[in-house]
Amino acid sequence: MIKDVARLAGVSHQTVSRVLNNHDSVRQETRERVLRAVEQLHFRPNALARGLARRRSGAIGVVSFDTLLYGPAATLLGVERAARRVGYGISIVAVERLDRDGLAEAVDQLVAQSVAGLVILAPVTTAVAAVRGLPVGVPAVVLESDQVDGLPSVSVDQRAGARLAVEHLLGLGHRTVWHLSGQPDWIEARSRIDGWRQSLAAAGRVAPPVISGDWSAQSGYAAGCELAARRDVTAVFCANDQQALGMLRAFRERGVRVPEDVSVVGFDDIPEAAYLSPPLTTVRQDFDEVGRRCLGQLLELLEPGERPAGAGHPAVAPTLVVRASTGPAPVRP
Amino acid sequence: MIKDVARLAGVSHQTVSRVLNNHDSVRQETRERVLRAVEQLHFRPNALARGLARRRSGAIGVVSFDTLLYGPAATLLGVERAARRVGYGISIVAVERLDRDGLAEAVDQLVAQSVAGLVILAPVTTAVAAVRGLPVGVPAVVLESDQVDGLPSVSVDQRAGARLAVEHLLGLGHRTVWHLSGQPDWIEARSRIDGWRQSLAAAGRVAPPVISGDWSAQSGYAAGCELAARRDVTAVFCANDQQALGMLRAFRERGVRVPEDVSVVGFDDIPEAAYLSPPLTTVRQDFDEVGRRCLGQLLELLEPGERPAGAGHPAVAPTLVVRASTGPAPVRP
DNA sequence: CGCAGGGATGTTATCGGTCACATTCGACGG
DNA sequence: CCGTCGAATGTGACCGATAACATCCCTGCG
Repeated sequence: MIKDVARLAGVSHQTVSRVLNNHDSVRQETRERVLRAVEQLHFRPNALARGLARRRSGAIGVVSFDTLLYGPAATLLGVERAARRVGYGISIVAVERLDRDGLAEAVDQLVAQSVAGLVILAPVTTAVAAVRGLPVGVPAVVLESDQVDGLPSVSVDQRAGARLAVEHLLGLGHRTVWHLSGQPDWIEARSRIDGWRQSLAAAGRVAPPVISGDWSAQSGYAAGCELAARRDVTAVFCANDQQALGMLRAFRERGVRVPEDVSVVGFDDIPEAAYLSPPLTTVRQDFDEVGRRCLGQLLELLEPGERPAGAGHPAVAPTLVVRASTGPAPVRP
Repeated sequence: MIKDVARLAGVSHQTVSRVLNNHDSVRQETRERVLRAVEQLHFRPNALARGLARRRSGAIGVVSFDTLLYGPAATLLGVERAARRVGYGISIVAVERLDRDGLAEAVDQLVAQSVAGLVILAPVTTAVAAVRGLPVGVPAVVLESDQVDGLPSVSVDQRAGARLAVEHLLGLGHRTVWHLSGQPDWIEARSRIDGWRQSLAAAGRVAPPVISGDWSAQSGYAAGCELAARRDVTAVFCANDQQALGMLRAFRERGVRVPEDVSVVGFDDIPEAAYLSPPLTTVRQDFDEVGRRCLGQLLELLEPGERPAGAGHPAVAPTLVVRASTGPAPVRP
């Protein structure tokens, strides 16, 4: 195929290759002639051949999680967007169980495709453990995970997010804040628990027991039913918006008013958050930014010193979005 | 690499290739010897080389839409799952604008990767038009779209879904049903409008004017504000659950009770639907099934007569999930 | 004027597999 | 006993690009 172009342009195939890869040392006029031929034949270099010869394809492999949860999905989209903008394709392998074998299998599969780099979405503890023992052999970045030695990682600063939520609530006069956590084997769930606990401790408050959820609205509802029965609960920090949604439902059903009786804060700022009843105060994560920094880090490894503006700090700062689900602590009877 | 395996097994590289591709006419004993060597060397055939030689990679290209909307995201996941199960990888290109150029670009890019087949998620009218004029040259299936001549397509039967919603509401005694549509240039939005209108017509009811939304909770809220002002509205069919969510919010804010004053039906059955206030009656779409049938159709084209059970009908039937947001029509004052 | 040096281009090997065809060998029928 | 046939395996070309090295030609300098 490249030969057709070469023939039409009256040059060797190698010269065509040079033009396609913006090699210098091609005369301007020749370059134009070649480009014209490319245009005319509607030529697209075969990605497989190119990858084979270069020993590296133009794609970045993403190991992802077989889920529709908002966070992972948004992160994935962020990575895809960022990759697209810097000229990389992405090849996704969604894994059902993020354990040792599943992850190794996924990585193998991607390496067999000669991906240039790897993005590993490792939000659960088993995945982190698996990544630790993995001989990757390809530049890789870990997302939404704990530190894995040797591998750069990018994530939203969950502790900071939790702190925003807690401090907001304490600032409103609540004596303490309850917490409905995410699925316990998720790193983010743990970090939010940590952040919540630390913030309470820093303010000298007693932390109530953690209530364990699983990210679902269902678990938020269940927790809400429990908490509604207690008179001493005035503020709850939910580990994500879906859970908050379920909790709002439980409270309404049981006649607990939000925010008059209990304040609720979520996490994520899903697009619907502003339209719940009441509109949800929540911690916003910028997943696009995560994707961008992730690719920044990866490019640093792939093409050292090429792109100008570097990766930026690997921890993305969340922000608090105050809406109507939080209010002053009720006056004690 | 394959030569290393060949050497270790004491056979020619071609024999190794035969084993890897389950060719017959390899002695059982030889096969085992080769497999042992493969195991021992932890060998993985290079996907690029294989694809290059075969002129067809082991991946299916998916042209998708740069969005986080539940429907497309769920469909994508469904396709990914189905592909994984039949041993294909998927290569996704998310397009920002699904017009002629964007689509052609995406398809080109995927074809340059020698994808075995193409799945085109073409939910908007411009995309359909673009696909029509596209010289694809690769087996392709169109998803969530209108009929495109020549290309098989798979989608949920939107009209049937709308009918379920409308008939449910009429069955509850409502005289007519209002409709908040999705973004007007989406095929699904139009089909739901059609289905809604047809069902009303079939029952001899007058269809109120369509209210145009854009799938977002925000638009549902806006529409809700409008409708809340009218005394003659007793039933609304929203084109998706997000819109319904926004509408519920608007109604609550304005003191319109659901379902006592107005019944609301959504579409999609997002996981949160059961936990809205009130729990949302909605039309459930089985996106996994869409993915499965899509891949069934595609495999039919890729490997004719190989897989046993065929594709199944290309129209997936939605189901109605009745919850608490719908009820008997209020008695007229 | 001859030669070193570097820019522009061409030639050939190579990436890691598969494909098409050649070869070997044992079994079987005439 | 020999020719034929098909199963099992090997050989070399080829997929479509890039990499490494070779070549050519023009310029500048001693």
